[in-house]
Amino acid sequence: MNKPKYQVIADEIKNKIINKELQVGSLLPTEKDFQTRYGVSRYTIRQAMELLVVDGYIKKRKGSGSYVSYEFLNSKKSNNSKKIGVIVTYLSDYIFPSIIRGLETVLRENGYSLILASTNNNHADERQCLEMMLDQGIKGLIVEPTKSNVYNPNLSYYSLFKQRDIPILMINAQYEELNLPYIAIDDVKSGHLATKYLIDKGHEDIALITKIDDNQGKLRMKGYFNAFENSNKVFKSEYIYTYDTESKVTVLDQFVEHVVSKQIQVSAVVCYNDQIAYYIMKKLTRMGVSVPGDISIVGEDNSVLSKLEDVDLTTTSHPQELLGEKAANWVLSTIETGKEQPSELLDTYIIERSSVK
Amino acid sequence: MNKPKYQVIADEIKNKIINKELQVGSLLPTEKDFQTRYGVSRYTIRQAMELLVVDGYIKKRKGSGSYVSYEFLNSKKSNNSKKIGVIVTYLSDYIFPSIIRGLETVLRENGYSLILASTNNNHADERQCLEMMLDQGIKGLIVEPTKSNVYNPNLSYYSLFKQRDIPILMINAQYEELNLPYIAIDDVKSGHLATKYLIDKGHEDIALITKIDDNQGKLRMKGYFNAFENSNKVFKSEYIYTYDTESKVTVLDQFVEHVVSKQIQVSAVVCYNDQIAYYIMKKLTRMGVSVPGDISIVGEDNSVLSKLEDVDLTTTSHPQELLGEKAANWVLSTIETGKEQPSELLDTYIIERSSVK
DNA sequence: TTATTTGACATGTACGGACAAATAAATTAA
DNA sequence: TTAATTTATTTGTCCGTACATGTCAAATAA
Repeated sequence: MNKPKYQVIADEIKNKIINKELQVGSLLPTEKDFQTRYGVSRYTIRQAMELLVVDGYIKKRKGSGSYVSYEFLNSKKSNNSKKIGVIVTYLSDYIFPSIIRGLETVLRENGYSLILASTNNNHADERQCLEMMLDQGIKGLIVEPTKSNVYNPNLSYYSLFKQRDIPILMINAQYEELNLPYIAIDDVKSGHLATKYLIDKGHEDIALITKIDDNQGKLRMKGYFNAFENSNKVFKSEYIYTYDTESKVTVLDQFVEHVVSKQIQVSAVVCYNDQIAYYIMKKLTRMGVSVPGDISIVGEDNSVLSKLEDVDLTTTSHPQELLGEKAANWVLSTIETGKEQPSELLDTYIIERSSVK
Repeated sequence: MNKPKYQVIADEIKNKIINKELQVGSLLPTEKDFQTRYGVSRYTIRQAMELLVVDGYIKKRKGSGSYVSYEFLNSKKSNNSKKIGVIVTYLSDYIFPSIIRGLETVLRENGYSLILASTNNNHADERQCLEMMLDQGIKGLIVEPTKSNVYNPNLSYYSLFKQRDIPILMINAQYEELNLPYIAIDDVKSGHLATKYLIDKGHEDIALITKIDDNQGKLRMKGYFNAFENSNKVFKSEYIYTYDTESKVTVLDQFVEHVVSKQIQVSAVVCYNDQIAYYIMKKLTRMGVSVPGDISIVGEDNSVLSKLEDVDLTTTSHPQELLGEKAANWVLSTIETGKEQPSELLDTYIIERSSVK
């Protein structure tokens, strides 16, 4: 697990190059400088720099110094094979298998290969993925953002792709800082529909559980707000539970406990997605709370999970495989025409099942 | 024009490799040996060997030693990027997402990219996949066979990989004609356990629905036979339903109809996998046949599907993600050592749920 | 017999020092 | 002013040492 010092140092310098803190062609600090800066021996610094030399990031000139290489800009491996990179957060869970299936079908039909990588929703892995994609000389990139609503330290990597005229498409969510094209479900509408459905069924005390470290969670929350506004009702802020990847289980368990102990008096809950809804439904029923008898639950995304429990989950639709196909086609036509195709917001509707009273 | 010592030493070793004085795959002298032989410091030796490593002549293994690499033989290392190809039948369905997840994790950790393609269980697509993989210059290939029990017109492609010393690993099943290494679940045991479980519960008239165009189906059928043999019972051949990819739905519907119309009098059925079991269970219950009241059902593979219906399916275990990890490690160590690692049969056990009386 | 532990041995990481060779800037000589 | 020379700086080569960490087989314990 512990990376060696030279690796850490190499990564740090590499980062500075990618972030343009060190300009192409400019002189790097000397080995001696680095030694004192990092408090290591010269040998360690030389090992670190050697890595960068091999990867083509820097060039060394005996007697003169080390320079940021021009080469790293132009794809050194002018590999003309047709490859599209795909980066998602979770590979096996939830709706991604279907999306990937859609992607693969279209790409293979058009003679492109699919290079797949997953970030497990953490930035370190995301960076690893992006570096790999750069290395592979891909022709296009499709990304499901990692923690799209918090500061992302890898943004400079994305600009690197742009510089090289490699089209990038975001799916599901987007990094607001970057203004990249996207294809996603209409999350505001999804949140709106889920909430409106409950309001229409006569519910007034409706809780919301949403994810706050990604953009989708924010948008779906917006839909929740809108639904209340449009029907001239008010929501109570103590009914809103927000979580991030790390606090997920804690928050969910907290919600369940609040319901069981009647600390909050809600008759329904809108869940960020089916996974959350599934978890909540399972916990509640095991603790003697009946669904939809005591509490109604609505999920979002129409994943397989929505039919896993005894009570089928009412949810919003998500054209998973189609989204994959559309994303693949977007990249292919952007490559072909050289013009960035427009973003697209996919429609969604409510799917009535039996988890709402 | 004084060459540095490490350069001289590297050249000398390289020569010996090219002249076959050092056999491919053999262990090189240790660094210490070289030190005394050339009368230089360990650092100099390491520099020399590092050159050979970068050029692909040798591989070093921490704790073990340095070996003459297989790679330097073939591939003019036109493309030195580390890529592993993965071909499966179905991407989004069933147990594959988990397997792929296991693969991706290990590959990315080791700096390899994963190129993914799916055959949809037909030979034309499989061929497309194989051609693409050849084109990409992959370093290793992991394949889930397509229709492993019928003649495969693409076998010559697999020999092509072998010729190029690109290791191939089969997962789940194998092409018997090719004698390729594999990592798979113990299908005979799986079929055996599923059947034995029913026999132990007192069932005598046990049907079998199995797939006949792939190897797994044949092996699981063998397990079914064995279970009867071991308990000194006999099975009736009219209780065995076999299908292939094309006739699947017809055969399944036929079985359901036979049960409903009491054309066959069985108290239980062993299904090739959970997908079949799920389909059968759904059809039967909708036609008024109770599970497990009127008929008991056992699946195999412990997929998500096993918990989709009202009645949870009794099934056999399948370590999906672990299989992916094992497959990835197999390929990586085969590449590294140049020696084909042994095949492996993974264990399975019965998972009791509620679909058996 | 079969796991488990141990220890010798391999490469990996890291430190220190020394001098060589190339470079570039400062200095000196033409 | 220009050319040659010196000098300080920077990277390149090389040495010795120490400990970390992974591997593999032999010894030990179950």
